[in-house]
Amino acid sequence: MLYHIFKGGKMFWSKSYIPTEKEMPADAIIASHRLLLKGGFIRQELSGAYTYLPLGLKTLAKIMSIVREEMDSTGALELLAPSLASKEIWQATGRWDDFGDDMFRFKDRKGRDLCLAPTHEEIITNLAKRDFRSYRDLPKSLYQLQNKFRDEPRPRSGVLRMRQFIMKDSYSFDRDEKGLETSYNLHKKAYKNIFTRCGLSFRIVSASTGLMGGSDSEEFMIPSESGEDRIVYCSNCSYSANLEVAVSSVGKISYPSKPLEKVNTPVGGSVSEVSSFLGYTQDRMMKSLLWIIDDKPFFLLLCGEDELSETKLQKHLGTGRPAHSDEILKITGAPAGYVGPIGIEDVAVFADKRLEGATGLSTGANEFHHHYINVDIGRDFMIEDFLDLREVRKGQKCVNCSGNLFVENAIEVGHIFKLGKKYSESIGANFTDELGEDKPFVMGSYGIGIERIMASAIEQNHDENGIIWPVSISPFEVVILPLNSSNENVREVSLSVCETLAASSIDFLLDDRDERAGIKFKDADLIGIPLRITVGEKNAVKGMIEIKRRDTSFVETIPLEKTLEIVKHHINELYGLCSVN
RNA sequence: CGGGGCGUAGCGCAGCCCGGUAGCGCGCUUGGUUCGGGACCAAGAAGCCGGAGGUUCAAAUCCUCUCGCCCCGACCA
Repeated sequence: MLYHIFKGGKMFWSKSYIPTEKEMPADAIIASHRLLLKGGFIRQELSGAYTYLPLGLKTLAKIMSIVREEMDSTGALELLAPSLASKEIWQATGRWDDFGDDMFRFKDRKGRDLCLAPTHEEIITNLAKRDFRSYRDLPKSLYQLQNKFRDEPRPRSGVLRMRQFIMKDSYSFDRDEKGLETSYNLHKKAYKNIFTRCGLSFRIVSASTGLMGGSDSEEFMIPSESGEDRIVYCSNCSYSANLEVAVSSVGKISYPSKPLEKVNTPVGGSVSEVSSFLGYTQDRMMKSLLWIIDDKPFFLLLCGEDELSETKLQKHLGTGRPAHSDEILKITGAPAGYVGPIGIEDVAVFADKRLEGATGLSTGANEFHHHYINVDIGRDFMIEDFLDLREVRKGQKCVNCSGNLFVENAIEVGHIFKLGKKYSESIGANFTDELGEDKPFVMGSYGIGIERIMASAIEQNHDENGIIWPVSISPFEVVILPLNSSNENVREVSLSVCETLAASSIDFLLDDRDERAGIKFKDADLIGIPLRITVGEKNAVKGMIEIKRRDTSFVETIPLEKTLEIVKHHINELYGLCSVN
């Protein structure tokens, strides 16, 4: 009521809905989750589903507006498809089954099978099938900002892994691979712009295509301890990849070649226990894993210091599982830890490429407390094939330049795919070329997790006091704190500041609550508005105000007349920090 | 799906082992003093102790079953 001159009340704290908490919410672990809850941006509704309160929604709206600007500038066209989808359209591509329990399914009142769309390739491709008939209609890129639904086995980390979330997804339709290349690169450039403008530091890594299929894909990753993915990058060159697909180069394993010998190893069967008993380094141990794939047993051999990459295994041999202890005993005659491929018939053996030509190793002898030593690959047992099966580890060498590889956690905020004809062919989405022939569209698919941008920005920009928003996605650019609204000078000066900022379309929030200064300062820090203007009694009398930067804590006291000039200076500088150029 | 933890006032928690009819801090309401970094005093309001069943004279507390939430792992554009 103090500043009734401004209509709508959008910028008045007292009239808004910003339920900040004094104590840290118990269930939240990671910074973004804690601060979004504590700052009154979000409230949980269900496991994996949140309500976005005014501050949260405003942040998301700013992110989505950046996304729209960049997508539009590539020539992509926005549309909005339904979340409801029929079983039939998903069966055409086989994904009604492939998605499994991750898809929310139900029946309508007539008993028809429906789902909540976890993604929209099928639906959008079906549109293209209907409406894009000629090569003259191409290329086209369609995008939407949409709620997606996935019944995640374990929603977690606040808004990082949800069951309902907002995704910007786009789909490109081209007449050939060359066109796809262009569409793909347009998206890649737009994505770089989007994440830069959102104030994020990111890496682009090559990735696994997973359920989407297609030939190539790249992920946009935000390095963060809270990330669920791990990425590998070279310290020397531009090589970077998701750990799931990353490769490395390692030296040959070569120890003196001697006659095979069985030795007693009366210790636990782990690589570290046996190697230290034998006085071997761990790379001299050959790890023999017994897996069951399609009901058949396989030996998978790795260097003792390496771990199996299940993603790579799946790509080569299909989905499998480690053998249970009773199966191990039945097949090898020994318990886990003492097994190996030597002397075992009828079990296919695949080895990691690192073991190619390796000599002088030790592995299990299929007898409790016994191992072979002086094992030579290729001499003592047969190998079906050498495959890339190991997970890259920090310190290994880059395959391109021999630089050192590093591994770090990261949040996946974007993923771009070259799909090719997978969807167009199975759905029968064709166009007619100049020769009058029907051809399937060559497609790409491109996703961005909107809430993940919000969370990543916080993970990368916060301190013990709260969020430090990049100005481009902050719910407000400026927060104004009149410290004592009952004081005439404070009111007049604050009002004047509001009028000045409003006239220049600067996005501000006025903390007009009847609260003590300490509470206002704490809350302003918590919700992370980049620029704070404080109007205190002593300064107000002199016609002065105080400006403070949230990021650097830089403070200056300036005369009221210079408000616009100084505010604009700081805001420009802040936008400069997340500017494309 | 395996392992662990938690559901008690709006929020954060204690009480549970050893049953006896519910408590602390913050917040909220009213009054007063304060007023530039989460003030102080006084007086209040507020909880079918997640749900169902059982044991008992008596259950927040013991037993069984359920539902929900979080964390680790598995899984996952």
